[in-house]
Amino acid sequence: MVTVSTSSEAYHHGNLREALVLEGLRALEGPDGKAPSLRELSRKVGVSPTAVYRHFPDKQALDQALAREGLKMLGSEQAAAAQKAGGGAAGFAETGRAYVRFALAHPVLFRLMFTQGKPVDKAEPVDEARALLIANTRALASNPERAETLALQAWSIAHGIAMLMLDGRIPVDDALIDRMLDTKSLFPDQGSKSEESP
Amino acid sequence: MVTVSTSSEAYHHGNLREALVLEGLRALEGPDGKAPSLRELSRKVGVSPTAVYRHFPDKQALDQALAREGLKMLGSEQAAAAQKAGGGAAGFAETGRAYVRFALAHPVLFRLMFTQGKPVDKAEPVDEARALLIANTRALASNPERAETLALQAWSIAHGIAMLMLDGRIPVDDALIDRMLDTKSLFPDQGSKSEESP
DNA sequence: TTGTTAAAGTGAACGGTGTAAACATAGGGT
DNA sequence: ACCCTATGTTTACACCGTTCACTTTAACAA
Repeated sequence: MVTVSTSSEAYHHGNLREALVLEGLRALEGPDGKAPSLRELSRKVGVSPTAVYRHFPDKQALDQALAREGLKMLGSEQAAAAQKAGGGAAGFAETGRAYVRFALAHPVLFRLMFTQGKPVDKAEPVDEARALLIANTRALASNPERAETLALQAWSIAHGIAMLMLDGRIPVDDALIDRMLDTKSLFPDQGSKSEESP
Repeated sequence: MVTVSTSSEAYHHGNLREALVLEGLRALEGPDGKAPSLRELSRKVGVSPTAVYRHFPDKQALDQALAREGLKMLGSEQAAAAQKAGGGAAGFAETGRAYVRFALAHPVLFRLMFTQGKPVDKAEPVDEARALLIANTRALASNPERAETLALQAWSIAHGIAMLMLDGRIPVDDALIDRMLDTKSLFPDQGSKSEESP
């Protein structure tokens, strides 16, 4: 059992690791612009720095755990956004907006999520976002060959917008996001199947 | 006079600062995956760590200098690529490819270039790349309103591809880059003016 | 030539980091 | 009751960015 939150009374003896991840996520939320150090984290949790190494081989491993948590959050937020928009093309578009919104809402986390080195070929265990993306483009593109490219293009433009805004290269502006993510103009070769919700 | 390179015999007494930037750029080229530390840099240049502070107020200032250098390189490479392709729409497309190519060729530098905090409104002094981009979209887009959006979209998709490839999220593959950057399919509302070179 | 002055470089030190090694302390199963 | 294993702690190391007080150097004025 994973006992999702309920932070009190457990980890002085008990579930460190979870406490570390929880505190890590918390520290990443502030717009402090800085990822928390291992020592700072251990301090906040009330434990010696080296205790961390009983649960993670590396600082990097801790970061990866945080990154995985972030990916889960992103995935579920995107799924929720798509569903609320009623699926289909509208849902697809909302998925992109949710992506950028997430990045802007959790800048440090978002950066961390993608900075963690990854082996390209090894499939992600919990990449809900990617699964959703592929499913969406499969449903929208004319031919399945093109669906693959479309998925990567959509991902790239959302990621690019997010990164450039986070880096202060592009003004953070909701209307601008909408204009840039306008799927009608970006990917005009869809449109055959309709997806009205009655 | 700026004495562009000729690294020998000068900086033991003379132009540190330039030596630091030069050595910094060199250190960034290796695929070591890590930006050089201030101390390491000072060691390589044969000077005490604190000497750096006579020329830069901060490590961050040093990094910004390196970033500026990188932006210049990127800009000129893009301009060269566009020119070689004969300008126009073909040149525009080549500009995008050059962007991604640059990122893949200098991963650490590229990351550094964009990680350095930036005030959005303050115009960049030497953003040749951006100027080129805007000029290109102005020439290609149907109306000038749309040109702005087009420019940011093009930038975002190139940046997104670059970042996702650097982060190992997308396989590094030239053919894939070409497919994703295909301007004909991405931005179909151009095509009115022709640009053949005779 | 000499003297003063400001720029440029040095050394030691501080607090911070990630990590290794040796040691301590439970808690649970036989 | 024992020992073993999981989980902590202490100490220590090398590195980092940065500060402070100091020395050296070069240039310019007299």
